[in-house]
Amino acid sequence: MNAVDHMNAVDDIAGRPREGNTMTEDTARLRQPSMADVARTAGVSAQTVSRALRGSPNVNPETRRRVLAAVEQLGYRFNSAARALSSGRSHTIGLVLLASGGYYSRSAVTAGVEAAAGAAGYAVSIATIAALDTGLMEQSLSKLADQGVDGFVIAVPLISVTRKMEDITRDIPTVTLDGSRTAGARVLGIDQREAGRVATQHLLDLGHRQVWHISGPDEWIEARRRRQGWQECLSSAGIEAPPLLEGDWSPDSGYRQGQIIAMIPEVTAVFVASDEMAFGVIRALHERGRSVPDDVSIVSVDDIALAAYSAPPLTTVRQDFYHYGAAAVALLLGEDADTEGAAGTQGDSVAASLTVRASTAPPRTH
Amino acid sequence: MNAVDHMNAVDDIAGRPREGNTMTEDTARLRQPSMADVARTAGVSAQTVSRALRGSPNVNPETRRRVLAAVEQLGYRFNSAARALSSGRSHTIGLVLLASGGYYSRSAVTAGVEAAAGAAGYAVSIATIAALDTGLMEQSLSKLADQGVDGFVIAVPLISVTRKMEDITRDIPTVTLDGSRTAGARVLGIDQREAGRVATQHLLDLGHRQVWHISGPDEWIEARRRRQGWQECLSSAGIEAPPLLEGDWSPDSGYRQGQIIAMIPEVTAVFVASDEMAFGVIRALHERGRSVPDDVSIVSVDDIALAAYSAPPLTTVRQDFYHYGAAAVALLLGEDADTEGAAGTQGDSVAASLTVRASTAPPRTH
DNA sequence: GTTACGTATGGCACCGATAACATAGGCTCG
DNA sequence: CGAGCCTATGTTATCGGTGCCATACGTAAC
Repeated sequence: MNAVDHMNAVDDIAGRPREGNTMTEDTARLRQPSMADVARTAGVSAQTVSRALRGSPNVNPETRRRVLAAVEQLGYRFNSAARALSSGRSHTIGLVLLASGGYYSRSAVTAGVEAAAGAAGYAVSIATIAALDTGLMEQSLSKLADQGVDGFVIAVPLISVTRKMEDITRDIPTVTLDGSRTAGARVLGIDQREAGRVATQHLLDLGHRQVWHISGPDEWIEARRRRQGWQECLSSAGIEAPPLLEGDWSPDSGYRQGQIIAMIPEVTAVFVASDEMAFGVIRALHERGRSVPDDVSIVSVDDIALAAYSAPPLTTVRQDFYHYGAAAVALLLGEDADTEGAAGTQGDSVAASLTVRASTAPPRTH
Repeated sequence: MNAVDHMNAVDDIAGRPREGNTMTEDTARLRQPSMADVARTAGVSAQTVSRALRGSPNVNPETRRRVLAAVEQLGYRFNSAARALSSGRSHTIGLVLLASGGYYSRSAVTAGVEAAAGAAGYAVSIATIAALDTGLMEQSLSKLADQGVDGFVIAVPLISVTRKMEDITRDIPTVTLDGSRTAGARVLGIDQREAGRVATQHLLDLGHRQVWHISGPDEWIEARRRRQGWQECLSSAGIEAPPLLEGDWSPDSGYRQGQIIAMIPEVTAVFVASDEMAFGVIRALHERGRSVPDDVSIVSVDDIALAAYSAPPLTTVRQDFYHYGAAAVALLLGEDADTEGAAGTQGDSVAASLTVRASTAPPRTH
């Protein structure tokens, strides 16, 4: 089917065999040198070249030296398509991202994945899905599967896993970041429940008697877990949780929920599920004349680069997305990192830690 | 050389031939179906299958239908490695990004590139360089070249172009975003000079007699051009430009420069080269008791998602990074977009437009 | 009624590497 | 000293497509 889709694809760039070259070099060099060329130059067989380059133990050091010299001399670079075809591995990792939902995290996770993959000799191919939609998700996975990726890092909270997704992730090793599990996928997760708990506890410790929560969308596992942590923390303090407000991670949704909060005089502390929403919340509160943190304390999650430059600077639970992406790759490549065990237990290779700034304070004492 | 580096790479994932399968299907299906299989099923030759799938005009509609049916039935997907090897095209575009310098733009450009590439049947492989360094840049290009990408989108401001970069970009079609040109590369650019002019003019129009500027780092072409626009605008208004302050795009650098600004009473208007720096500037000003926009007006560039949620909301020159990335791919694929002509002239396919919010106001009248 | 050309299709070599098997010395050990 | 094994290397088949050429048929042109 994807093969069919491809019918309409445009074939354009490349193909014109570099006619623009400075024609100064001998014409024989038009084609990139191949292993056979290296073999000839070094006076060995192509197979030996292959072995030498891949570090096989059974190669005479002297031979290896000759091969490397020939490689250097000819400027040989391996052809990854050929390698992929014959070895069955593409040395490429597919990264699935969600276009909405926090550009900071996306960008940091990407950087982490790419760095770790690159260090291990893997390339990273990306697929972004525009919205949290099962169909789009399937499409992206197929697309990457067609490209022949050796593994997936899925940085999208899979809530409902379809048969097709199962099929694909069963054939190709997969690590899901904070998502739900599929048949074959391993899950790497920050302990989001703990994050929710820490944030909420911080507010209680400051003396607040009640903590409200503006969560992320219910389809997101992160959102659910943070909410869980919030609830658990409140109930273990003997407090009944107030009504839940829900945003969609965008600053704008934070603004809208913030307008509601601003109208409820008794609110003194809010746990907001992301920094970006917190920006919106604070703005709404200010517009209604409620001061942060004097009237209302705000804690959020992420610690994006701008968190320290909010007005007031945000107290927030830090998430190290870069490290997070890198850990996913490590897990995928088998250099084991912590894996999630059962439904709720998860490795905390990437710990959640609270950064206290100025958006939280003890409640006003009348 | 890269071939040599590869010696140390780790080969791990994949390779274990999906032993975890639900063994319910007939054993013959262990291997993915190939074109030959499709050909057999459809009763034609493999060559015809290839033609049918690629949309060759010389295929009988009836035959094509049979082929597509066979594809559907077998769940055939083409093997991209094989295709790349035999056709010499990988259908992959390499995207080079800079880890520092604004995660918003990075993330949006990436999304744009990926969307446009995907629509044209191309995959996107990324390489992030940690800092603006010639060596790292060369490395990234080689890495992608080794992967056999068909084209480059370079979203990094190349200032000094080395021989090696020239070599690579001469062989492989390249589009540079707002960078300097290399031998073979085309350059796509927002008219940054115009952006600088628009921003500065806005402040002058409000009645300010002088406009200060906090620029980005000098190695960045964007930074230079914005500064140029600022200078030109001032000089054509008969104003002598004040001393230049320089940041590094980070909010923190904005904060530091903002502290300086705050100490100079006569400053009433500042053009800050990026939104993220503007956050820092505003914070510094507030801390010193100077109000934005009452005491000092601030205009910046980018219009990131949080720009509307700054306190006060930022007046800023919008850049549509997503569109920008998409346009680069279009240019690369030959569906011509605007190209930069000579040194200074550039296509404005992606226009710069001012979004007026609350960080600018007329100067206080004493 | 040949010639000439366009359309639909098949056959085969080949892209560049790797896996699997084969081979030839050299060494160990009973 | 011959069996058995390890090391270093070569040979061949193969991965799954695509490029190029050949072929067969139908039809328009002279």
